[in-house]
Amino acid sequence: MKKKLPKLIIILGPTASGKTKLAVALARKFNGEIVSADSRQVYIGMDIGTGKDLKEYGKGEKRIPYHLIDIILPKTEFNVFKFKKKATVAINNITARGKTPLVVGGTGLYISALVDNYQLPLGKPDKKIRQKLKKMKIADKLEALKKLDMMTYEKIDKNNLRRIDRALEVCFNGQKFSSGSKKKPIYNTLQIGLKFPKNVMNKKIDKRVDDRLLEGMIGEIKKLHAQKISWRRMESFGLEYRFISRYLRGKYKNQEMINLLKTAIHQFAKRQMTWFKRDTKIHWIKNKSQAEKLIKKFLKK
RNA sequence: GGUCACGUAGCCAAGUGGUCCAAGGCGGCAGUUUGCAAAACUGUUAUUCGUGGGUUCGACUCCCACCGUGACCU
Repeated sequence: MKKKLPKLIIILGPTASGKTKLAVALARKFNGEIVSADSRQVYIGMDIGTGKDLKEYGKGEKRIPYHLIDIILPKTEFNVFKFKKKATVAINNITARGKTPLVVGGTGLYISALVDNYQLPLGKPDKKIRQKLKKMKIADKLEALKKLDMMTYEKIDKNNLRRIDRALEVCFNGQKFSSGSKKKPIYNTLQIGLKFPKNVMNKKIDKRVDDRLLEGMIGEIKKLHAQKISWRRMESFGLEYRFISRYLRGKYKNQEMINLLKTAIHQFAKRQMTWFKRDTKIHWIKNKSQAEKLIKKFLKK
């Protein structure tokens, strides 16, 4: 006896592929609400640089409700764990209201956490442990990991300090990092992917950078900095914030910054595709009507 | 027209007679990915040093010619 799982539609794709526009149109058609799966759009005050496109959701009665956008202040840390928790709540509420949840975004890890129902190892980021890790040598870290969690030791990138540190953090907390797993899915998901040939993709990205610059992206970042967000923190909010903050500090000339930013986003889009490529369950579509057909069929089942 | 300098991968660039059958960086390509993920990390990318000749046991490295680029001079 298999219980019927709640249905979840996911719209994913690299940056600038038009996910929001498509998702809003689909939400209109299928009585849906949108849950953003984007690690940056959660932040209040970062609109242009994160591409929130809030106008796209419509106004008044026609407005499509969205979730996980503008939910925290820039000083607050966000991560997959929080995402999974909040997204699950949002999705369940939408379903309870008799509406269709549409998860939309380009943060592959977040989407996988939902689709594959990641069981994240316990042990949240711990200041004390991180202090301790800061003082340890890499060789000692690897030695410790070998003792505490052989499985992870064998698998882990030996040069990726960030990953090694997290794994050890979990281990020092008394759990094995390798205990994380994919549990049985809790949603019946339909994943729809948007993609374009690379040269087309890159042109879209370039255009979007130019548009955002005209929309006042630099001003947005100046304003954030005026609100006491350090340059260091600013760099962590994504490519636009990183390159523009460096430009504002005189590290790059204007055109140089624009070129570097565009290239960095091209590379990012490629990384996104590398992530998505692994999931063979994604239906890659060419246009809206293909998406509509897939959803119609999916919702009927 | 003359003088000088330079010409190493898609780009930048080290190397000035023998572990150079050519360092490094960027870009490209491929990939990893379970509490920072627009992050962090990995692999890969020149049978060859502008072209042709010469010197030498041996040349990217020295000599000559040619082509190209730049600067200066007339």
